[in-house]
Amino acid sequence: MSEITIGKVAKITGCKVQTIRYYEQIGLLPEPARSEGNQRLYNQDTVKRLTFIRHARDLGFSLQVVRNLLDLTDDPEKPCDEATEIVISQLEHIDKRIRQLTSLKEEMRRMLNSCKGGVVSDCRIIEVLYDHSLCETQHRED
Amino acid sequence: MSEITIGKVAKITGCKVQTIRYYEQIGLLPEPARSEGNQRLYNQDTVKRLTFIRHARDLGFSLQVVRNLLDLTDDPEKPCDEATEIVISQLEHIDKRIRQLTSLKEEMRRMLNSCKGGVVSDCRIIEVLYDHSLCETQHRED
DNA sequence: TCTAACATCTACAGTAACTATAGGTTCAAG
DNA sequence: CTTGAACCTATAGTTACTGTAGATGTTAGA
Repeated sequence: MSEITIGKVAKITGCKVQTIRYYEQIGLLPEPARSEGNQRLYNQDTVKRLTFIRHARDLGFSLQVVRNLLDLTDDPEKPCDEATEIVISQLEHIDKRIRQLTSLKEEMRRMLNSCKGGVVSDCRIIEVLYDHSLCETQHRED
Repeated sequence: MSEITIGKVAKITGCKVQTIRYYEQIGLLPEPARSEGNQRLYNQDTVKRLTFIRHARDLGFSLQVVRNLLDLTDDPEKPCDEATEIVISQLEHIDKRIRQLTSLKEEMRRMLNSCKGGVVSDCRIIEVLYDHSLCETQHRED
């Protein structure tokens, strides 16, 4: 017998119990069988599916994208271009975010370096926050 | 007369009109004066304060942190250590996020490289998503 | 066999930080 | 004086969960 309760599934996959119920609710997981006392009973397939979801989420894919990827796996004979495209687009997204964060980091380093201590009214950090033109990087979309 | 309507303020600061009203609602902006017809009228102070908020948000500070920073500016004689601390902690946060994203990027590059095209059932990308142990980086907290 | 502790159930509220909508009023230009 | 843009309030929706209350189910030890 390989039917396991939701708590066990949670432990195996590293998801919380509520999260599993939530995924069921939004249709990412199928409705499982129930015990006589109405408790959910899962099989190995659902564990696999949930592991997939968890992993994709860890890699930063949105639930919508996860949904698309799962749709792909439901049709194993399809060419996998679509999966490749999804990953490429995610990669671009990550790259953009890294570049953005890196320039923010620079900006904040500069803020820190220019603050010599003292009181708030003389604080370079506060001043920079009030006046974007004191920034050297373009983190604003104006 | 330097009293301007909410739409003008939105344009100047780059915030949306609803966002400005939202900031008022959560107490980040003071309740402005009103015209006879009950429309909000802002002065230069609020524009400055909103610019500050916008800029801090652009730099990735949470609204809670923005609130703390604004509290500091309300007391200009305080030493600015607190501002420095806030920026340092934000900087650490950013650093951590960059490292995390960088390792995700590596992982996804590897996924892409190992996929030779073909159908979904043979797709290395899908396989990796199903099986975390195929990953080389540790993006999971197990 | 009973009972205490723990797991599970449903349904709903809350989180961050907005964004969007509906249905109404005010304002400014022509 | 009319028309259309801008404004008003109140409320719901977004993402991806997380937390809670109050009821029921399950299981291990006395």
